[in-house]
Amino acid sequence: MTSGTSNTIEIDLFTALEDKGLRKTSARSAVLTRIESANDAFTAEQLCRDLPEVGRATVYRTIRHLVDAGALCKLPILDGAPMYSIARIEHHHHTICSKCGAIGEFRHSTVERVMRSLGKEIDGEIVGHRMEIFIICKRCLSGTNDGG
Amino acid sequence: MTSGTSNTIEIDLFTALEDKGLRKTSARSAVLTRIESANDAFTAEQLCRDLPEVGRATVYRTIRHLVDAGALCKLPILDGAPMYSIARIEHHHHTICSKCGAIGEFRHSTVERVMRSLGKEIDGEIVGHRMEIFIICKRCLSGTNDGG
DNA sequence: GATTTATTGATACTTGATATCAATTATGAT
DNA sequence: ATCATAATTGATATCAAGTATCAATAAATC
Ligand SMILES: [Zn+2]
Ligand SMILES: [Zn+2]
Ligand SMILES: [Zn+2]
Ligand SMILES: [Zn+2]
Repeated sequence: MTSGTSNTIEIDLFTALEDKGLRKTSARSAVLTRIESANDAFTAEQLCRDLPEVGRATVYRTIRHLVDAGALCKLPILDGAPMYSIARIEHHHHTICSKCGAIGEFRHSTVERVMRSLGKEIDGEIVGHRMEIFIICKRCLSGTNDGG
Repeated sequence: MTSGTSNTIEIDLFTALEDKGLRKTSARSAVLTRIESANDAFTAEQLCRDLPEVGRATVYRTIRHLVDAGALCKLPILDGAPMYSIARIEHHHHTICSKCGAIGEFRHSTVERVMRSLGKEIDGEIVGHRMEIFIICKRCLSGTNDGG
């Protein structure tokens, strides 16, 4: 992705907060910049460790705002803290590497079509769904994953 | 399901522990009986509250054993403690009522066929998947849900 | 019933996350 | 630029879910 500077993306997250009527502060900027600069899913605690100059409360609050605004996906991890990733695609699902925990995104129209068709079989009114594919990622398969 | 007494089902959970070479104790019996008697998904803390005579550690340990043995499903709840339900169906997915949190189960062969066909599109080796349908359940739709 | 080994549960602790609230900072008006 | 106002911050306390410890207890086997 080379269209525009790294600022171009950053503005998306700022805009998400702006649209909620939230002020632009240096603490929030630090959080957003950190999220943008690493192009990977993360936990709240990872952000806290990476941003010791920002208070935990602010880190957690900012994440909540972004999830709330739809700018971040919150992904439940069965035996650990939830992970967050930038919501670049409107509606999508995630792959999770069972070895290293790496998160990927995918969209699949057939999946969505089937989910929509599920209404007849389900008792009640469908309001949404969630789906994760567990994989062994390429890096882990090829043994080139150092864990970093 | 009227085949057999309520004991008949209970034996399934006992067998799951037995097969793991675990002893049959009164504390474990209390936990298994509680799980069987209420035919609903539950959290670990709910069990602890319902079984004050059993230590928390034992409750948590027993649940872990059962999940381990495949006798219980552990269902991640995005903003709360995971819920557990008896795994009566081999492979299946869950419905979650967004209003009251009620958990249901379903199987759908088309869903499974599509999931299997997803391999081509996904980077890496698929080892499993998870899926939840969010609904408003009938009780909540009809307004007969008192929250109990 | 004695021996061996698994289990129990009170307690302390860990982790993830939120509540409090005085001090600070952003924003808008003058 | 200064001020007034309201939002934000972050140290701290607290909460919640869950695990580790380990002496006391209870199963299973002989
Ligand atoms: Zn991996
Ligand atoms: Zn979807
Ligand atoms: Zn409901
Ligand atoms: Zn499935």
